[in-house]
Amino acid sequence: MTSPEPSSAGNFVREIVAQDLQAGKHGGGVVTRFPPEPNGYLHIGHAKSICLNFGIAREFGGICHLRFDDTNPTKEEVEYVEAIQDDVRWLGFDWGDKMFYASDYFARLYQYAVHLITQGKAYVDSLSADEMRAYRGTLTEPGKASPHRTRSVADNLDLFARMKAGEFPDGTHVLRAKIDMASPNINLRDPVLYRIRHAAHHRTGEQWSLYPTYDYAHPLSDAIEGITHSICTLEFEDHRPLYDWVVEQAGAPCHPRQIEFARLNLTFTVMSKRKLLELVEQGHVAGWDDPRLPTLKGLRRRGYTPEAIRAFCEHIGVAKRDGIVEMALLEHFIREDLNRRALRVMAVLRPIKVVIDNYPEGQVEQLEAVNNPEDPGAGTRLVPFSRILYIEQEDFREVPPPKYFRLTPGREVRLRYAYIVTCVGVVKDPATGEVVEVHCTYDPETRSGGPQAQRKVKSTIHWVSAAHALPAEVRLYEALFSKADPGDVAEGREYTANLNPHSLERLTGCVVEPSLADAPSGSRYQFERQGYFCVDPDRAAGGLVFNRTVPLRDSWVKIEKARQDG
RNA sequence: UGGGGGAUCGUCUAGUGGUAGGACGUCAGACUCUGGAUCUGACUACCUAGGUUCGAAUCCUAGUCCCCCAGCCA
Repeated sequence: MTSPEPSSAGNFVREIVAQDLQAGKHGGGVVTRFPPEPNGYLHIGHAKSICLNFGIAREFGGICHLRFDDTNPTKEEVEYVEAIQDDVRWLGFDWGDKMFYASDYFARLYQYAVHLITQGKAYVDSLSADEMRAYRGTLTEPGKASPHRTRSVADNLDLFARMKAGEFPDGTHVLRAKIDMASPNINLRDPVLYRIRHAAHHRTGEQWSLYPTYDYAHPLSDAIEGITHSICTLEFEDHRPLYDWVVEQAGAPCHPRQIEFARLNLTFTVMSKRKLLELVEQGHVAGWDDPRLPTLKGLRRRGYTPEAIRAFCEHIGVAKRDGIVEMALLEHFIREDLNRRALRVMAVLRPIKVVIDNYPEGQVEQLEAVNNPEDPGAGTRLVPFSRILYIEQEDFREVPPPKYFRLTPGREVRLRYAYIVTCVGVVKDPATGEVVEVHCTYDPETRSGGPQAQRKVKSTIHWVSAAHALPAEVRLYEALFSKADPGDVAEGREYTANLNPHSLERLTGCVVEPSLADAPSGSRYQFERQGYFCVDPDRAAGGLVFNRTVPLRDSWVKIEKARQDG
């Protein structure tokens, strides 16, 4: 019997946790944490970490803390703190009352530092940043000791206290761990533990004039909270010896185990906070919630569901090798989710007028349409049909290419849920020659459910009755970048050179069926034969606005593309 | 050229000395009142070279390639 487990079932992090648990380490429990720095918005890479941390805690009957790693007041803001909580909750995770801030521990961290100094394990250095860099050595040459490395414990204690008291300007002194200036691991060449920053902190205000660094605050925050497994990304692997050093030398209450995994990369987008910030600040996108961004806020506005994102995170797995996941996989999961749940409606994005010549003028029929063929419980609705309709421009071709099954002069197609119609002529703009109106006749016997309804036609197209149509704006999104790897640029050029100029297309002349009149902001639909769309919050400003979450898979575009490519 | 990691289908990921599997993707077909969904089938992989072994993705040796580290960022 084979059980189709998700590929992440056996990921190495879970294995380590299970082994530790079996070996009775860490007191036999599991406590993880998701530790964002509140200096930006969460993106789908964070979602991977959130799912991992909360998932492992849940799986092993433990808990996961939400902790803001707010040790750098110059970059952090409450705006981000709030947005992050909102995003984690939206994703579907609950930290109960376990929400913390590294800044909660500033006083204890300070005490630990005093202890370190007393033990001769830390000292105040007064080199400038440039000097310190020079003293650090290089990747291949050892560093050398700062002249202040041998300061007495008493002097260190005094200086450190005065740093705290705010006596010195920024950059004049730091507290460094006394480890090994010749270590082949540069992180161990007396790393900085505290730096002076006369800056207002979003939580502690002006209370502190010195702030701990990540390498110091993180392991101790973990230990203070009783974290058992501190899961982080690969670039912190060389920091692990330092993490362990800090925990041991400070005499922390417990020793969490740091485990590193590969961060998520996705094709056709960027994931670094720096680049995301740039895209927002330079106006390449409209904001952190721009639907083209891989931020959770962006994906949400785009119409992604938390369920789809979680399923994606489960299936990409967790490993140590760095790679790049295809955007197609993310799209697969949102399609899968929405196919199951989204109500179907008819919407015409690029309308062309159709007149049913033999349909009685002024007549309106209410036709029954299925809301979701994947879910009979979703019921049916009535859609009005009349003599003048709109169909999609691309559903009519005066001269059809090979394998084109849609409307074309002399050919029959079915109008979804309505009648089989035959194209009998067109009206052209005398100036441009462009077809502006298509004329058809319908066969009354072929109405859905009618005597001739079973007649085979090559295709079924969607439509909206002109008299009943609701106007709408529709925003079509494509990948933000036109290259799978946005960083793949010519020498001297920036990744922004790969921005896709067609990433957003606004269509303003769209028409949708009347059932959408009261569609609430955020609601999701499948526009039949086209894709999944959701109502944008901008609809509040007046008319209906839809975002395309993802198009339906389309074998016709493949045929066309293959033909064009020759 | 110091240190730390990593190499399995196009992509992600299983495998822990015993038939290299799954998912996405791609291609072909069936079905279809969505060219959707669904269903079939096909596709393609162990970085290289040696060695150990009845048997190696897995163990050993030597290479190769990729990623990370010289912030008072995280």
